Amino acid sequence: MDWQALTQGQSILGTISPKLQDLAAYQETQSGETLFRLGDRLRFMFCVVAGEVRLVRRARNGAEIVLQRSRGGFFAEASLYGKTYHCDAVVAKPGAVVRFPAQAFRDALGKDAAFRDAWMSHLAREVRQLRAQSERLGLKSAAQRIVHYIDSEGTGGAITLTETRKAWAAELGLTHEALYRALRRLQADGTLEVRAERIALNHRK
Amino acid sequence: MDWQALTQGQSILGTISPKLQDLAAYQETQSGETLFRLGDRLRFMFCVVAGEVRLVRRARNGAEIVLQRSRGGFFAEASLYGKTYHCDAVVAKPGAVVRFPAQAFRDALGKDAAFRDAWMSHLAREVRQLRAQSERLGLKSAAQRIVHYIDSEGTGGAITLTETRKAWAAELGLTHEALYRALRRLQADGTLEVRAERIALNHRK
DNA sequence: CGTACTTTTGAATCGCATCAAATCTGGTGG
DNA sequence: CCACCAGATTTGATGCGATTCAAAAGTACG
Repeated sequence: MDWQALTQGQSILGTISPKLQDLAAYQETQSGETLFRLGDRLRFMFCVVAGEVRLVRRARNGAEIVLQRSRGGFFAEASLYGKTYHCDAVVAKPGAVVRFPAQAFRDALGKDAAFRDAWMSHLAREVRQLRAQSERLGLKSAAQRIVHYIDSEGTGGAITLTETRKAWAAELGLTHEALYRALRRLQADGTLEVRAERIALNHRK
Repeated sequence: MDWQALTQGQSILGTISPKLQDLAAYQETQSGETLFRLGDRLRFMFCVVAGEVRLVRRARNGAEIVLQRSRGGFFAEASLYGKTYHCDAVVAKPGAVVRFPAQAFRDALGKDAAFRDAWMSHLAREVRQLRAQSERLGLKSAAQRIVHYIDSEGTGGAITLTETRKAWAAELGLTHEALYRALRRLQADGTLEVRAERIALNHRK
C-alpha cells in the first residue's frame, strides 16, 4: 500500500529511510477500534494519516479521561522509551494510521542522523505549539484567546483558517456559539477584520 | 559558580558531558531583565534553575502575548534549530539561569549519544505532559479539571501537592477561589479525600 | 433532492471571575 | 520571644460571560 502518497503534510515521514519504510505498515481504522491498551508491551509507533485517534485512561470514578486527541501525526511519542503503553488508544473517527516497529524506529533514530534531527526538531516544534496552546487556554475570555491564536499561530497578524470554525472553536476551548459571537463582537468594535477564511488583526494604538 | 548543586531536579543537566558543562555559564536574573529579543541571533540555550522567565510577543493591538511561562527547565527548545529567536524572553521573577552556547549544544547532541537520548526523551515527556494539560484546560468545569489532573499527573488516583494551591489553581486555569470552592464541594460529595497536601480520588462505581 | 453538517441567532441558566475582607501561615528583624 | 509583614487560605456577595438548549438558514455532497 502506497501510504506515502497520503502523507504529504507529514514532513517527518519524508525523512524516514527506505529501510524503515519497508518495515512500516499501513492500517485502516474503524471507529471504536483499539490500537493498544494500557500495560500492553510496546510494539509500534503510530502516526495518524486520517481520522482521529484518542489516548484515554479510565479515571477512578469511572469517567473517561482524554489525554490527547490526535488528528494527524505521531502520538504517544513519550511511549517510545518505555516498555509498555501508559494508556489506551481508541479510534474516535475512522481513518488510517501508519505503524512502525518500535525497535526499528529506535534503531533508526540512533543510526540515521538526518532522521534523528528531523525527529528532534519535530518534538521541539510540538513543544512550542503546545506551550502556546496551554497559555492560550489559560486566558479567560473568548476574545483574548482569539487574539492570542492569531498572534501566535498566524503570520503578520493574520490567519487563514484551514479547518471549520466549529473545529477552531474546539481548539480554542470554546463552544462554537461562543466563537461566532466573539468574532462578531470583535469585528464590530474594529479589532478584527473577518473576510471568509481570512481573519486579520487591525493595527491600533 | 557551582550551578550543578542547584539543579538536582533537572535530570537532563546530569547527562551533560564535562566538555559542554565547561562552556555553560551561570547567570543570576533580575525582574524585568531581558535575556533575548525577537529577531536576535540565536546564541544560547537557557535553562531556568530559579525564578520565572516568560516568553512573550507583542500583539498587533499592543497587548502582551505570553507564549510560555517557565519556572524550571529549558525553554525555547524549538529555537535550537533556528537562526534567530522568535520572541522575547523576560524575567518575571528573579532567580537564575544556566546558559549554553547554542552551537556547542547542537554539537553535543550530534556526538554524545547518551545526552541525545536524554534530550529526546525529555522532549517526548514534555510533549505528553503538555498534551494532557491542553486536554485538561479544554474541560469546562473546575471539578472535571481537578479529577483529570489527579488522574493524569498522580499515581494510583492520588497526588501530593508540591506547590501552593494558588499556584495549582493557575496551572488548572482557575482562580484560587474557584479551586478552593470546587475542592470543598468534591470533598463534601465524597468523590475526593483531601488531607493537607495529599489529595485522593475515592473509588466509586 | 435529500441528508448531514456547519453557520448563525436567540433566550435562559449556571459557574466562574471578580471584588472584598477576614484568618492563617511562615519568615524577618527588633 | 514578640511584633510585624507578605503571601496563602478561606468565605461571602455580585455580575458577567460562556454554556446550554433550541431552532433556522446556509452549504456540501451523494
